[in-house]
Amino acid sequence: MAKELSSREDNYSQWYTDLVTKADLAENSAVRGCMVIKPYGYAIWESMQAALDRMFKDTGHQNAYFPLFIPKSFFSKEASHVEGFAKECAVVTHYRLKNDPNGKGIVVDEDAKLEEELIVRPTSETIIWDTYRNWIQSYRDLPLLINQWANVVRWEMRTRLFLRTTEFLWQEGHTAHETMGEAIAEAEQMLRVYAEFAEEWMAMPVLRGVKSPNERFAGAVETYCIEALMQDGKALQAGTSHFLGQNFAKAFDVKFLSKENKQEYVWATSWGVSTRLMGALVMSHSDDHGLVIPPKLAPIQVVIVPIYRNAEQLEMVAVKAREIKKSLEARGLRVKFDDRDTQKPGFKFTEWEFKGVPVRIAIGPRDLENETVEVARRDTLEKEVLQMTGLDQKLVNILEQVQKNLFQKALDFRNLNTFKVDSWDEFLVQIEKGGFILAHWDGTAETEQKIKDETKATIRLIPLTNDGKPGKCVYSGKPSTQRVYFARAY
RNA sequence: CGGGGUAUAGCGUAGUCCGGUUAGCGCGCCUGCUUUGGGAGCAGGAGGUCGUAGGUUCGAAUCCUACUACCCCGACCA
Repeated sequence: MAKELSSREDNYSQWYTDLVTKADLAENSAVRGCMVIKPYGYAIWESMQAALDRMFKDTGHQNAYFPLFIPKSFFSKEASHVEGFAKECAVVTHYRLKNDPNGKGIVVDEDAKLEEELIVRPTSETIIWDTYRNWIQSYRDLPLLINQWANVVRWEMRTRLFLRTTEFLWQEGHTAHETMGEAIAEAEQMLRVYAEFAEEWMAMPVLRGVKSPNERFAGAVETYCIEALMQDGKALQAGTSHFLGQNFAKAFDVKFLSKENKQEYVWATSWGVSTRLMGALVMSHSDDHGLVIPPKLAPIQVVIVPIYRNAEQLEMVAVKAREIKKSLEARGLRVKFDDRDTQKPGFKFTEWEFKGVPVRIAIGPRDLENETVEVARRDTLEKEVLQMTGLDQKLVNILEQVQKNLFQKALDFRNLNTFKVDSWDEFLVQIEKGGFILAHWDGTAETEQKIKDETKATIRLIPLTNDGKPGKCVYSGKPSTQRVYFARAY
C-alpha cells in the first residue's frame, strides 16, 4: 500500500483527509464539493443506517420518500425557513438541452424554461408539510410518524469530505402531533435515540442539550442537539431534533378536527443525522496508524491473515482459517479471510490496520502445531497468542471490550478537555487550547455574538437540566441562571 | 465570494527562473524467478496530448492571456 499518513499532531486536517481518502472511504469527485463514497466507506454508512433505521422503527416510525425537487413557491411560505436556506440552494430553471447551433457542444435550450423554478431540497419540511395537509384531517390521523432516507443539497462555500459536502446523505424524520406536549416529547425522544446511537454504536460520547436562539434551525421553536468533541479539541454537532411548534402547520395550513370538534393546527417535529457522522466516527477514534472503527459498525470485525511458505502450508492453514471463519460467522460476526496470494502478510497487517478492522487473527504453521492463533486488537495494538479452544467466545468478548474501550477513551478525552471557566481572561486562554468550556452566559444574543466575533467560539448547547447554580456571565458580568457549553466547532 | 498557493503517468515529484536531444526519478502496475510470523528481492516491461483554451516563437512543460480544478486562510453552514 505504501501509504503515508500525516500525523494528528503535525497537521490534523491533513491527517483527516489522508485517512478518508487512503482508507478508501471516499474521494473528491469531478463535481466541485461533491464526493464519491467508496464501497468501504459506504459499508460503514450502511451499518449506521441499519442501526438507526431499526431504532426509528422501534419507536413507531415508518419510512417514505418525497421528491428531490421543491417548487420555489413552497419554499417561501415559512419566513425564517427561507431566510435560513435561501443562500445555499441549487435551482433548476430548465428541463432540456440541445446541440449548440453555433458549433460544438451542448447548451441549455432557452425555450425549455420552467414555468416555476424548482429548488433542489436542502431539507424537505416544505414539500412534506404541503403533502401532510392532505393526509391529516382528524385527530385519528395523528400522530403521523414518518422518516425518509435521502440526499440533500446545500451549496456550501467550503467543503470537506463527509464533514461538509454540497450533496450529502441523511435521514430526516417529520412528525405531526395533536398537542404541543406530544411534539416536544417526540423531539426529546429522538434526541435520546441519537444519543444512544452515538454512544452505543459509534462509541462516541455526546452532550445533550438545546441550541441558543441564534443557532436554532430555521423555522424551529426549539432545537435539541447532540455534540461530540473531536481529537483536535473542536466540537462537532452530530445530530439535531427540532420542535417546530405550529410554524409549518400554519404556513401550509395543516389542521385537524379535534375530539372536541374544533379545527386546530398540528404540532410538528423534524430530526436528522447525516453522513457527517462518518467524519465524526473517523475523528473520534482513529490514530496515526489509520482508521479505528468500533466493532458494532465495522464492515469487517475480524480479519484472518494466513501465514505460509508454500502451497501445501497455505492449504493446511486455509482449511483451519475457513473453519474459524465459519464458526465466528455462526456467532453473528462479520469475518474476512484474506487469502490473497499476491500480498505478503506484513502488507496485509498494515492494510487492515489502516482500514480500522477491530481484530486481526494471524494463523500459520506454528499455530497449527500448537493449536493456537495470534490475535491483535486495533484499539490497543496489543497482540496475544490464544488457544484455539473457546476461540469464538474469546473473540466475542474481545470485540465487546474494544467497543467499550473506545467509548471510555473518548469519554476520558472529553472529560480531560472540558473546563469550567469563570473569567473572560481565562476564557481567552482556554479557547485557544480547544475543548469544551463550561461558562455562565447572560442569555442575550448580543453577548453570544460578541464572544463569537472575538474568539470564534459558539455556544454549542445549553444543558437540558439547569444545575440550579446561578452565576455571572463570563463576558458581560450580568446575572446568569446556568452554565452553557462553548467551543470552536466544525 | 475575497486573499494566498498549486496543477508534469494511478500517487508523489525533478525539470519552469534563463524556451532548444527521445520530459527524468521513486512508489504503484504487468511478466518471470526467488520469497512469505509486521509494508519482500532481482531482472525485464507497460504507462505522459506536461490542467484546459488561445497567443508569442523556427521551436513552448518552460514566456504571455483567459479559464478550470484542488489545497490553505477568511465570510456562510449539518
